[in-house]
Amino acid sequence: MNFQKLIKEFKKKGYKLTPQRRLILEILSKEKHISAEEIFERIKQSQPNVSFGTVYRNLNILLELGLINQLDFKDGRTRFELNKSHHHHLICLDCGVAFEIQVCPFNSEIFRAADSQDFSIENHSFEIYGYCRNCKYNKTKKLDGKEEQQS
Amino acid sequence: MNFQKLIKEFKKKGYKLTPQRRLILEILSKEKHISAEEIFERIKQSQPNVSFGTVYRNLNILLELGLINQLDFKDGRTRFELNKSHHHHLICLDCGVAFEIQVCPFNSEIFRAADSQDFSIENHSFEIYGYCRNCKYNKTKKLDGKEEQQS
DNA sequence: TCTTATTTTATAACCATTCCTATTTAGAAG
DNA sequence: CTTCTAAATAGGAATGGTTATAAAATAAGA
Ligand SMILES: [Mn+2]
Ligand SMILES: [Mn+2]
Ligand SMILES: [Zn+2]
Ligand SMILES: [Zn+2]
Repeated sequence: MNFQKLIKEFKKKGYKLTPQRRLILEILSKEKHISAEEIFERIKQSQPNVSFGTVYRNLNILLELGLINQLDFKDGRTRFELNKSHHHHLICLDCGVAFEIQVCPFNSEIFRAADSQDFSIENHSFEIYGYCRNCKYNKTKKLDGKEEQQS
Repeated sequence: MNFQKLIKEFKKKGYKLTPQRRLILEILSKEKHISAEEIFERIKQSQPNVSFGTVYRNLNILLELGLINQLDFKDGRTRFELNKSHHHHLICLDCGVAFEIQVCPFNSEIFRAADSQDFSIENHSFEIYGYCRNCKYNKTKKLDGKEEQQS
């Protein structure tokens, strides 16, 4: 789903295409894993009077339309990305970097478990938390430092 | 890990055992998927002057010690449960009920994906969102109602 | 162009969680 | 049992992400 297609999809649902909305879609097309505040800051560059309400309201509309997904990087702010191909993430608990992994672990065994409860699946989240190469390295260095202080 | 063992583990780490802490552990031993506010309300029954700060501070300590886990039911509040056997959840987006499923989809393919990024795994979340039998039924009824109004 | 329902702005409110600090206390030591 | 003190709590204020409100602006169809 490219930018033009997104616009079309959005208008087809009966929503008006405002400059603010065009910008939100444009920003989401360019950057993945972006927070509401980051979107807000970027829109301000060309629309200085934009309000946070506009950003959140439209993100919620895009969520309802299923055009974007919501992610939890465990850093206190929700992140958003265009709903392109289904994937999951390796998320660094230190620096917040997120690697995308294309392998999805959802399998028939899981499906049967849900089915046995007569549970109707809408979506699933699978996120792996840990430390990226850099932060793992820095962590080790910091621990070494502590040990040196103690001795 | 039963209640007595929890207490022991907690003291072994050098923390003082206050009545508030004993209660928090007792409540967590009895109820799973409980929010900070629910814990707060229950403690108030025997310790009317307990503060929210105490609840949150101790939940964070228990998280650090790895004695409890944090869950996101997408209802705006964090939930907690004792770190017993590893499991995942089917979470109803309407009523918030959570069914536990014992099957974990983490596999060697995922592990290799992380390894190829030199990513050090701490933990993972896998939650399935949807509608339980009751809410699915109520949803259908509501939709039928709408259709009748339109005609 | 005119009209109107939709959208935005600006600001206040909300609410889960964290922070601050004076006071209290668990547990160690005597 | 009493004393001592580092650790913990109570009470309340602050924070920060998100949502609600209502007056003003505007997209888009007639
Ligand atoms: Mn992604
Ligand atoms: Mn559980
Ligand atoms: Zn998946
Ligand atoms: Zn698992």
